[in-house]
Amino acid sequence: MYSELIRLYPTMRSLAYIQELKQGVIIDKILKEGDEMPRYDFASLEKKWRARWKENPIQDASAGKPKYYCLDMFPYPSGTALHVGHWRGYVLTDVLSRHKILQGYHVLHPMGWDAFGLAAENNAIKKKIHPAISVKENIASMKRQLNDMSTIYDWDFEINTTDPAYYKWTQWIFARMFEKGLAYEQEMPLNWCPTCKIVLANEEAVGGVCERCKSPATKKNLRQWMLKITAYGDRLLSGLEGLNWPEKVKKMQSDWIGKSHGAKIDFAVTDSDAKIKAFTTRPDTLCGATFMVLAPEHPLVETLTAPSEKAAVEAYIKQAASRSNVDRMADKEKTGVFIGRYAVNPLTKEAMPIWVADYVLADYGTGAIMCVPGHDTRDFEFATKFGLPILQVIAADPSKTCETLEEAYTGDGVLVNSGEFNGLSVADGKEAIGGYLKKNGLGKITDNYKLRDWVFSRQRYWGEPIPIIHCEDCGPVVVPDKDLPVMLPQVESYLPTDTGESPLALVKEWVNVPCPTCGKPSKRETNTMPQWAGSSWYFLRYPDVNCDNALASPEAIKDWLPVDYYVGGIEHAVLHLLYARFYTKFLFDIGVVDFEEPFKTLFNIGMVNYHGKKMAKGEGHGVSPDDVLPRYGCDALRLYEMFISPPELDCEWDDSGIEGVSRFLNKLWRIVEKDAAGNAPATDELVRLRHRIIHGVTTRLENLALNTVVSTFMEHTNTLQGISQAGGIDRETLEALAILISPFAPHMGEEIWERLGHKDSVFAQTWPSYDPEMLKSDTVEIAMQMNGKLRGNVSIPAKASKDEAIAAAKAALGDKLDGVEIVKEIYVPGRIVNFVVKQ
RNA sequence: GCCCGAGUGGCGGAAUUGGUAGACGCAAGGGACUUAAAAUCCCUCGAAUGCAAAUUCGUGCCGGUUCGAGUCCGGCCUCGGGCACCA
Repeated sequence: MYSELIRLYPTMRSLAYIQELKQGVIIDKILKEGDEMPRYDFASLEKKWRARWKENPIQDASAGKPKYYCLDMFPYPSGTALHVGHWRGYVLTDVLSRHKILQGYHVLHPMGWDAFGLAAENNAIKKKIHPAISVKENIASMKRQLNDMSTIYDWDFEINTTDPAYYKWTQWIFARMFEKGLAYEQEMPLNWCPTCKIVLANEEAVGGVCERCKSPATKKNLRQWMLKITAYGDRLLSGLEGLNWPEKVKKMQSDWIGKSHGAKIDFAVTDSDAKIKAFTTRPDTLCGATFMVLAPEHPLVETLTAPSEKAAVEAYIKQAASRSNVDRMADKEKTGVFIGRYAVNPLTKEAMPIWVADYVLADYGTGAIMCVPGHDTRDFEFATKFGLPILQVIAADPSKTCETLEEAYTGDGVLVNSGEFNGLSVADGKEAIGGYLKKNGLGKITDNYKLRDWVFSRQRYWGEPIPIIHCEDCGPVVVPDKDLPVMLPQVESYLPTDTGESPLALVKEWVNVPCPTCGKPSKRETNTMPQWAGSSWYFLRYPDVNCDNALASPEAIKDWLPVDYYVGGIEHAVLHLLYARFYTKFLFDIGVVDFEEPFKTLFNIGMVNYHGKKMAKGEGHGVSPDDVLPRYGCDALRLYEMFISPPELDCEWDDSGIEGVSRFLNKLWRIVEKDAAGNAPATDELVRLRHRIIHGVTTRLENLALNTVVSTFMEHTNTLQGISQAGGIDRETLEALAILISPFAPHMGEEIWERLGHKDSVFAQTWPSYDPEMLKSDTVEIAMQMNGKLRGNVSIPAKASKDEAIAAAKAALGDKLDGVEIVKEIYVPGRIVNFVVKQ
């Protein structure tokens, strides 16, 4: 009995009160009220419809339907549960997918697991459960949650990046890149904790301190696999143009690629054969270059440093290396040392002292710069501090060249103090000096990119093995396709090793294999791939997850790709989206796909904050849908996720906000309970209202103003409630409502549809259309203004002419117009009459 | 420092893109029903003045364009996010 009550009154706050009730009288009363005041019984209806959908999926894949591929970024199962912040994106694509189904599309809306990587491994280490097992557990738990939300993911299209049948193709792509020369080995400095003796990811070395033991991190040079993403820099940039993506994401990507045009100049070094190459975007200022600076890591520092300066330079380099990049960059005061050698300015032939300073970055440009203190702020600071000559070579007004500059002049102007180039504009000077350098073999005109090649190996266990075998004679040899996948061996200990090698290096029977080319005893590559490897191409696999002779069949790729609609958080604006684009372009080049851009439309879903802070997985700062669903139900949570704020903006989760949508659902439910079985006439008022509802919901849904779609439902339901109580709601209006609400509240939609006597699913229906004529009314309320100030409203016929409208307004304003002179009359049809008057 | 966003009631937000600012909802207060609670329904809810009708002010700040500005332009301020000694 009590459980029956609780079922009927799920939002009742004082369940304890019911349980305490002793007298049958009161219980009878509650039940009687229950009859008068029916509530939407979401718990049993969710159960009913979920079972029904399982038996008869809402989508039939009948031929000829246009295809639509809608995708959210797949989660990584590093924790056991998703929070309501995750749901926002999942609900969004679910709503859009259901809407597309109702528009007659065949929709692919799949889900999968990005399950390799550091987060999953660290989670496993923390819980002392092997990652293979903890990942499996986490996936099961998240999958259960997704089903509780009645999302329409088709689990026949599930992906798991840790499945050998999947990572076979992750390795296959790497093998192709290796063959094309896009994968290569290089020594790279990595974060290293000398205490824990492990390689640290940037995330684990924030502030230059090891996350585990808090001791300062250092650098350690290790051989790494690199991917030559820079070879695609230009295409990654130009490909952005045609994309239907938020402008800010395109901007972030193009900034990240950071193409700039300039000159790479060779500077001769006195008493040496060495040349220092330096890139500059300002070759026009070359005559003002008075010194050079090398990054501490620059290879020429060691060979060029004069014996007298060796000690000081070495000390400086050591100090620079011991500090994290972040610290080095945070310096307000510039530091550096002179290495005791000079380069030669190719134009002025003046000697340029060579310095080493850590404000120059080793991995941008050539790691060396020519310094023009007169026209570069940082060079100016450096020159001022160390007393280096500052020369003006650009002047806004050539007649006003001063002896000493107060600060670097970075504006436009003409060249001065530049010999034969004097008088040229900055733009012409770039051209002329660039041309001179090229002609005389002193340098070349070139583009430079901020984009760097991608460090593609990890010294960790939980990732795809890199399919390479190292042979003493043949060098690195790619594993033949027939031997893919290279299985990740099962191991007891998966902790990082103290040599900086991957734990796989300890698995001797796995490491030692014959060379595929010559048969000589060789060793497998023991580094694994980064988590990005699996997530850079997963969207290609979804349409054909069981394909075993290709990453997906050409037919499936042709049918479904590229992705029509892609949803993900702004935090992926650069890395994930750039890597996925790079992979796609590469696969286009080798003929696997016939398009270059993977995602036609991108939508950035905003973050959900809680008490002003980002909801975070591991830290227990979040709201679990598991706590919300039993109390309010799936339909209410779905609606609230959409109602809370415009989907592209960050928002704040409000625990009581969901009350509003829950009340709305109950209100709609009471109307249905009362009118579904009846046959109320479709009055003119109801017909017009129906068209207005369809119009409001449809246009707002298409504009992705989903929060206002929910408002529209609420607003009109309030009106319908009044009409229902006065007479009743006609069948056709209720049917339209059932279809319109079904993408948002699918259980409610189906139940209304069934109560109206239908045997088929609401999702087998067609999205209703509206007649624009029916949106118009006979009369219209317009505002009356005098000099732009509101002076009242008047109702006029909708078809009224300007003269009629003005006459009506004059009559309505009456004596307010006495004694004033009307200078001008303005009429905005259907909106406003404004009299410009003189008192 | 640079590049993006965003500033509207106690709160989340709306405003057909230059045309009645505050839709819809939350929270709050009052009332009806009830022995009571829950649910439901009704009313109030930007500020000031006023018995009232009404009037004035009000979309971060200052100015401008316009019959009319939350919306457009110029100059600031604040808060987010991103990049960061990028040559």
